[in-house]
Amino acid sequence: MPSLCLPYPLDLSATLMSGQTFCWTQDPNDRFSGWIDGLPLQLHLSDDRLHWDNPAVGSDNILRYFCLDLNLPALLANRMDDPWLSQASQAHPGLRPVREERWECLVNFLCSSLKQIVQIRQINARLRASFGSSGSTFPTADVLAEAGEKALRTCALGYRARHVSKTAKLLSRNPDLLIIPPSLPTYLAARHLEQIPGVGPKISRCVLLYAYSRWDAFPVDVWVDRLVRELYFPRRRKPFRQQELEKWSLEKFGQACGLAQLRLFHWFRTRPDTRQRLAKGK
DNA sequence: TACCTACCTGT
DNA sequence: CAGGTAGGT
Repeated sequence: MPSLCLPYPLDLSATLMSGQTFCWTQDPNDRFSGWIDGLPLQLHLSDDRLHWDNPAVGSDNILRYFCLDLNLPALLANRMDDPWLSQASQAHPGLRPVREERWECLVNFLCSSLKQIVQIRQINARLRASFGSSGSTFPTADVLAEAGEKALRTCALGYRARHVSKTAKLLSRNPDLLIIPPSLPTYLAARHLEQIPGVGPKISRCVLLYAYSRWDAFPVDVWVDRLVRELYFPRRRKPFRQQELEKWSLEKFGQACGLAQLRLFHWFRTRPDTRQRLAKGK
């Protein structure tokens, strides 16, 4: 079984199961089954090493997927005067950004509106089972375009099927749409992605953060809005506009604000405080 | 510009 | 009711 020595701590559960990627399942022994670069594999951690069971997957694929070339603490080091970011970072030191496959990431988030993480995972699994080729690889744009909206609805996509279908057709005609020059500023990259049906400000930034390694992409959803208001603007009642928070985040956390968001978000959602209030219904 | 609503399905 | 977007006023 291949393995590699980890240059940074890696928390597989936090990284794979908390809303960046949706193709993984976790078994009771903390083994994680999923796909990297279209290849199926199972991952597990032992003795500070990461092991996987598919020899066809190389170390380079793994390193790339978990962005293990990235010195995460260094990128946010000069922002640790912020007590919340500091606390969130200490709580989950092994939470890492991933580099998801672009097309899959786009479809995942097209399916994400008004859905819980678990449900998005189910949709991902159903799309693989119904339309993926051998080994349940994630279906290509061509295949989903061919399938059509009606067939997609059988995977419990609901009204999201319309967008996925239209997007699949668009992308199958023009695959280059997902190519974005690294030199293009993130706000323009977002604008580019927002030409795709069903892609608005939230999804464009998620895709840029989780598939394009744009660390300055700052997705704003209802949770991020709640988080920022509760922690940083406790008196404020009305929700922020996406643009306001984007501007604020860049000033607050700098070019790595997306990574700050990743950490704050995960910590906020999993801390006992939030869980309690969630259980009480508010 | 700033709200308002329809859109599917599962917990 | 829920981790949004598009199309309307």
